[in-house]
Parts: sequence; structure tokens; C-alpha cells
Amino acid sequence: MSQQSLQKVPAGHAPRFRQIVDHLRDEILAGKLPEHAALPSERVVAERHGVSRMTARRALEAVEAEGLVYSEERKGRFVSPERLNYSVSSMANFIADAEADGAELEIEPVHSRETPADANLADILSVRPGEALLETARLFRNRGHATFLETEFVVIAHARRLLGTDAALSEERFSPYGHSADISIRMRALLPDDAALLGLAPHQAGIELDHLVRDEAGVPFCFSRQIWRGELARFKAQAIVNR
Amino acid sequence: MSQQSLQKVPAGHAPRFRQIVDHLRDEILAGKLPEHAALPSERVVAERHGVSRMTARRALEAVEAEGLVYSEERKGRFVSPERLNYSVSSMANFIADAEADGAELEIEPVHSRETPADANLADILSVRPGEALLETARLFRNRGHATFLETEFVVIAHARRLLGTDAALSEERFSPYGHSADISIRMRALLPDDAALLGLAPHQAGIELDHLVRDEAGVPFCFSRQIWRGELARFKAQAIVNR
DNA sequence: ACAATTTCTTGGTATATACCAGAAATCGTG
DNA sequence: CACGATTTCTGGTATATACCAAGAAATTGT
Repeated sequence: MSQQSLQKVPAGHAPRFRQIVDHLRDEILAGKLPEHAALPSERVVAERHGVSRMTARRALEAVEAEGLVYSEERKGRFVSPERLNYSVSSMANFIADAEADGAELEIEPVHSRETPADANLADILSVRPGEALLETARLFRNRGHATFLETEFVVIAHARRLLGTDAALSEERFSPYGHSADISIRMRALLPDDAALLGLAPHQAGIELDHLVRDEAGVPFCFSRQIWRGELARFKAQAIVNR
Repeated sequence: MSQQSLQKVPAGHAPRFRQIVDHLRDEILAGKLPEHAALPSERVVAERHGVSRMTARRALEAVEAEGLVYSEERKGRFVSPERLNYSVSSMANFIADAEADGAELEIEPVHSRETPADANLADILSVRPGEALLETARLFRNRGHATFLETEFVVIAHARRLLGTDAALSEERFSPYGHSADISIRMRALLPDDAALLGLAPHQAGIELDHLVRDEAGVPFCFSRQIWRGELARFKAQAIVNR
């Protein structure tokens, strides 16, 4: 062991932390650990595999980066649940579709406030800067597990036309009221605030999905941004390539 | 400094590596470092900010995880280039669209071979297991920078019907020949082989985009999987929400 | 002038150690 | 038994050190 331990990466062998990653991944994929089951702690992994805690930590962080595992600060690491299917062409039915798939979605209000459109939002929504918007943020959980964060900006004047002057706008989601939408999906690092709400480390990468929702006349009235934990979503679409 | 250095995370302050991350991010976003410019090395960052090399490394890895930076082993870290737009509903025009956007795409063949359909591919493509498929892998570079890897599986009998018996199938991309396609997008960790081809660390997360391409009659004939460096793509779609 | 060699730099891996703060379990006491 | 205090466990941050292998640059030998 003494000489061996000096040879950090034996020629032709994968690094030790990567061997541990493979071992943990196998255990998870083989179903030995069910969803939300706790993984061994950094110290336990270190002792079991005969490595230092920092090496064990690197391995656990790698499994986390793969999306197989999520961590809760000072509690432990746990097996990630299944992905949710999100069909971009039937946004209106997303919640019903998900529940038909076995999901149990809860919507947790984060905040709701009236804000004037800044230059960027005014441009996107084709309104004049300063136009009154309702900004509503909601956290979506699946069986209690934070999955994505949605922030909607809706043109209040337009929303009133849709729902009437006495409706409680802040309790409504507007994306389903649209007729069509422009969608943009990208992977990016989460902002610290978003990461905190989703229960993630601040540097972790996630998926940003933007909707620009239009009415029957093609007029945009709602901009909605969803920030997903990347390992928890699968986005589906139907494309017409040529006609 | 001596007492200070013992207080690892001064109350109310962000961790030191995160301060360094912020500093590096600001420099990149402010445009002080152009695309593909080299960042300071781990040892230089450590000295400049008065931290150990491991801390500097954590900071640089975090900027990398954010997608702002990519690293080349034993060469250094460099500023990531702009994202490419990928419009999922007009796959046929992807290359033309990208070049109109200022991209310069090169397609590098990785391999091309005939393979019998395994159970999974047979199911997806609605053929019997063992059906002859042509598997072709290509690496797409934008101005020399590896951007995504595409692996196409096309039903040879169908391809011959499209192109004739004497065509060089291995030089053809089949996705553009489709009429419609089912698309699935997800974030996931890269396989070691894919990561190596894309020049990424084996644990890094990326985007997997699957196409099942159908002809005018709705018959699937080509399955194509693209693995993107997550920071280099923006996927756009048009959705019809309600009719 | 040019090829071969050496040196320097770079990121990658690995250990040992130390302290922090929050969560959870345990313990002690009233 | 209830409830607060203590202890243990967890992940997070940070340092110092060491060695490796490959790229790049400088040096050397012919």
C-alpha cells in the first residue's frame, strides 16, 4: 500500500475518484438505491474506498454533476428522481400530462408584484417601456421535490381583457391562455437566487426555457421563463421539417 | 493577513473562491477577454488573489461549469465563444441559418459503418431487430471549435429508395430529408468518449438532442442524436398551444 | 540551419489537515 | 414525559504539499 499510494494514477487505469463514480453510478442504475435514498456520506465513501475525504468528495460531486444525485447542504446526498416530460407544443396541458405520467405537481407561490416594463421586456413584449406588467414567480415541486421555477411577466391590460377586471390575476398562470409561443431552450449556470430556491449549489448548471406567448392574433402578451433542474426534465417537440 | 487567513468564510461574505469567480466573470462579460483568449493559469490566479492553488482551481472550474470558459488539458483555459442558434422546426436549414448568423461550420467525419439494428433502435425506427442500418458520426466545428457531435442511424433500404442504389450514403446527412421529426432535448453528463471528442472533461454536462425523422408518409427512417457542448447552443421552437 | 534534448508551464490527481455552521440525534434534567 | 442543552454527523471552505504527463518554449549539439 505504501508504494502504491504514491502512484497517483496507475498507468492505464482511470483515476481513483472516477472508479468510485463508476461504482456509485452502477449502484444507482442497478436500483440498489431508490429515488431520494441517501448515499453514503463523504467520510464513509472515503473510508470504504480507502481514499482521502477530498477524493471521496470529488467522486460524489461528479455523480451530482451527472444529475444522478442531488445534495442538501449539511444533510447529505440523495438519489435524483425520474425526469419529467415537457412537451413544448402542448404547454397548455403540461400539468395534466405530467400527472398522467405519475407526477404530483404542487405550485408554490414565491412572489407576485406589479412592475413597469424595463427596456428589455418592453422590446420582447412589443409594449412601450413602463407599461404595467404583473410579475409572478412560482416554484413547481414534484412530490415535494423542487423541480423548476417559473417567472411570468404578463401585460396587465391584456390579462384584464382575457379574464375580466375583477379577476385575481396573481393566482392565474397565463401561458396556457396563449395560442402560440416562441420557445428558447438553453443550458446555463443558475443564478444564486434561483439555485437557492431550487435547493442547488450556486454554480450548478440548469436549463432555461423561455416562452413568448401570443394570442390568436399573434400579439405577444406574456413572457415566461422557467429555470429547471437540468437532470429533472426532458423536453419534447414535434417539428415539421419540410412541407 | 495571518489571523484573517484563518477565518475561512468571514461572516456575511461570500466564499473566497466565489469572489474570484465573480471577478473572472466580470472580466469576461465586460469584454476584456475576447473569445478564445487565455485566462490566467491556476497558479497565477492563486498568486494574484493570495489563495492556494486548489482554491484558484475551484474558482476556474466554477467559471468553466458556468459555460463561460472551456479548458484544454495542459494548455490552459479559454473564453467560450458565442452560442449557436438551433431552430428545431427548421432542421433542414440549420447549416444555412447558422452561417447567416456568422458561424463557419465544418463537418468532420468520425466514423461510418453498417450495423444491424439492436432491440432499442429497432423499436424506435419500427423495423425488425437486425435490419441493416448505416451509423455515421460527425463532429461539427464552428471556426475550428468543437461544438456538437452527431450520430445518425439510417435504415439503409429506405435511404437507397431516397437516393438511389449507387449513392455514397456515408457522405449524406439524412435529417434534412425528413418531412417531420420527433425531438427530445435533455441535459445530461457526457459519456467519456463523447467528452473526449468535444474536448471536454469527462464529467461535464451537455445537451442531448434526439431526432426521430419521418418521411412524408410518417414512416420513421432515421434516428439522429446530437451531443452539444451545453454552453454553445440555444434551441428555438415555435409551439401551437391551442387551436 | 535544424533536429534532439532539456526545462518550464499547465492542468489533473491525490493526501492530510483544519475549521465552520447547520441538521439531527442523543442526553440530562426538571 | 417534555424540553432544552450537548454531541455527533453532514457537507462546505480553505491550505499546503506532492507528483504526473503532456504541451510549449528554450536550449543544446551537431
